[in-house]
Amino acid sequence: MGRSKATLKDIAEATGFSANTVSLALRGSARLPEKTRQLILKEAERLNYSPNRIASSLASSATRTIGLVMTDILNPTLTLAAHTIERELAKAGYAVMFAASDANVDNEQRAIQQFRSYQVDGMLVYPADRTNIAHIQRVDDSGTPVLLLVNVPDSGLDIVTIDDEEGAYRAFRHLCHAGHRQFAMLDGGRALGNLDKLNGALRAVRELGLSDSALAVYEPKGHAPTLGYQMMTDVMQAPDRPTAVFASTDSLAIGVLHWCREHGVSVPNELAVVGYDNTEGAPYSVPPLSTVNYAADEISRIGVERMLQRLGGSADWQGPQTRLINPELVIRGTT
Amino acid sequence: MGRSKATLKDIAEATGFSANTVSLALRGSARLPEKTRQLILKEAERLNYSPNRIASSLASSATRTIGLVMTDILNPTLTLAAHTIERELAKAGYAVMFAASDANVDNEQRAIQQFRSYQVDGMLVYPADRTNIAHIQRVDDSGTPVLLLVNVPDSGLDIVTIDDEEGAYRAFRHLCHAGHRQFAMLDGGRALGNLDKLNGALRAVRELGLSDSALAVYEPKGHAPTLGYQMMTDVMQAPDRPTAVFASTDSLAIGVLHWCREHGVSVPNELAVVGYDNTEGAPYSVPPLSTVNYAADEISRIGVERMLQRLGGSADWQGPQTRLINPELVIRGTT
DNA sequence: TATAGTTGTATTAGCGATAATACAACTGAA
DNA sequence: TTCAGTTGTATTATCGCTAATACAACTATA
Repeated sequence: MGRSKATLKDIAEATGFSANTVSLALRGSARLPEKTRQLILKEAERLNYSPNRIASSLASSATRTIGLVMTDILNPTLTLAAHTIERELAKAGYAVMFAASDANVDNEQRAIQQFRSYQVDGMLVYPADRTNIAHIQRVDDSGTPVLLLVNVPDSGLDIVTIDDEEGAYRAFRHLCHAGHRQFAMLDGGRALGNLDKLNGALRAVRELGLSDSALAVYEPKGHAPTLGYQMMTDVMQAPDRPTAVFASTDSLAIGVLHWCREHGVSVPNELAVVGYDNTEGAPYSVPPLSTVNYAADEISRIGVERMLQRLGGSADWQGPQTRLINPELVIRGTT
Repeated sequence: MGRSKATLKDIAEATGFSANTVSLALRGSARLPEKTRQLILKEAERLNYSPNRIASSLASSATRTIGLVMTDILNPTLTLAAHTIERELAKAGYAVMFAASDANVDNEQRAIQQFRSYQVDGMLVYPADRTNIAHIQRVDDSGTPVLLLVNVPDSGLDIVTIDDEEGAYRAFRHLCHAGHRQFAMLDGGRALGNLDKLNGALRAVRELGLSDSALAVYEPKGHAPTLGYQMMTDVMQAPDRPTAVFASTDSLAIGVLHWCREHGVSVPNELAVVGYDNTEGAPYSVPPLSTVNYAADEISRIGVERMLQRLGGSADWQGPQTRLINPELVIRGTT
């Protein structure tokens, strides 16, 4: 053991071929006869050869690596997306580098800079702040394809994401049909320029002929259950106490349910609750959480597919497009 | 835009210095006067220069990249570990590449091979199967430092992990003190060579003077709540129906609690339940889950620290060590 | 003032692969 | 037969950077 790593040159010397021939053999060139290839392959195996992708990348100026910038890996929905993205890209022979911005633009910029310096072939990004994406656009402009996994209209970038406006709309329409007329919305994403859910909510409320004041909006700083829990004291002390609350993530909703349990507020009778994301735990909350299904696996798959098309120079990729997936409402026991 | 990337040479030409001088300036060499450095730095900025780490890695034969192999990114505990590891390594200027083996040795081998080819400076790994780690040991032998985040005695590798034997012991001791005498254990890790929790459980049971048959062991294939739920029909139909169940992850325990709720089994009166991991959701289950705290952040921090010591050639790293962190029992409402 | 050390910068040689080109030895069609 | 085309392999030139070495011009010391 302890022997230093074998290189193409080592195989070349051992077999008598040139380094280039060895390289060709390992990459399966059609110009080499089967016999030669086998001979080289065998020697490579014997030497426990592992190709040096660093050298290969430098020479070919392609790393077959994609950078994924997320706001928060701990969010189960994003974790699922990351997982699916990794699997899908691996199938195509691409590796993934991850970075978390924690919804902070400086961190995001640093991560992107790092990816640039690692020469990733492309980037998938959940932007930290939709109103501040110039630095992301610059990456795409400078020749590294970028795909956004969040909807930023007129960004000029390729987009694949869930239609959050529609998702929130469906949730609120559902609440409206159930007779609710006074709503609270816990939305941590609003401060970061994500107005889709708010707009969807307002659309539903207005369709009912209600004024916007029927919807009170609260902004927890994050998605942890604790934040949902804490916010509830404000929510329930409001002069127009709501009969339904919409939380922008399931985690927040879990905190809301916990508050209700502790304060003897019966769900869904006294208060209806709807979450967002449909995470693994949603069916197991008490009562089981009604929520909007965020099809992370689906957008991941489509997003990766588009990125690969673009990287492969496929004719199917015809410039930046916005692809919005309609989310479904999952009705369980909290409404 | 669209201009191709600036290189050291471009800066050299623009400033009149040699490429090497530019490289030195950017890396902050002490031999260059401040004036020269500033001049070069300014030009680099003007050209929007981004160092090519691929080229740098090739020349310096160090990538400042660490590979992290996990069994399952979707497991919240591992997600937290991944997150902490990324943060800690980033502080030291290292990037992380992730891979998930899904507890499958072939996948693991493929991931390791990929990391090898990316020339990572070191690897952190949650092995897929503790009884099958020869390929991991080979990596360390061949000169790439490996640190295990799981306890594999006599592996000859550096190890930092939670003492699962002690964790399970504490959970069972707690149950024993509460008067329980017949136990069920749901443990998905056993098939993969993880006997620590089982041993801890048996130690507690034996201390009480009970025979091993007081503990019935079940093996769900994974950690999803559904699996815990499904397994409960078997558990509760056993001739010696248990009064306490220990689940090897909180997720399984959540499924167990759901089963109890649906089948009118009162927790903790009729059945006590203990989970493992203390995930974010544990305090919000109904009843709030008693569980063993898996200090993912702590082992991540220590693990990274040791890896960095080793990579830096620090005298503090004195050969492979096994560092076991004692987990704490968190008693909530299910016991 | 001779000698040695320091300072600021340049030159040269890789790192391990790929890409482009070259070319000898065949093969086949005109 | 002849010339073009194929086949199998070698040569050479990068890729963008770092590391080792070189060296002229100073500065300090004896």
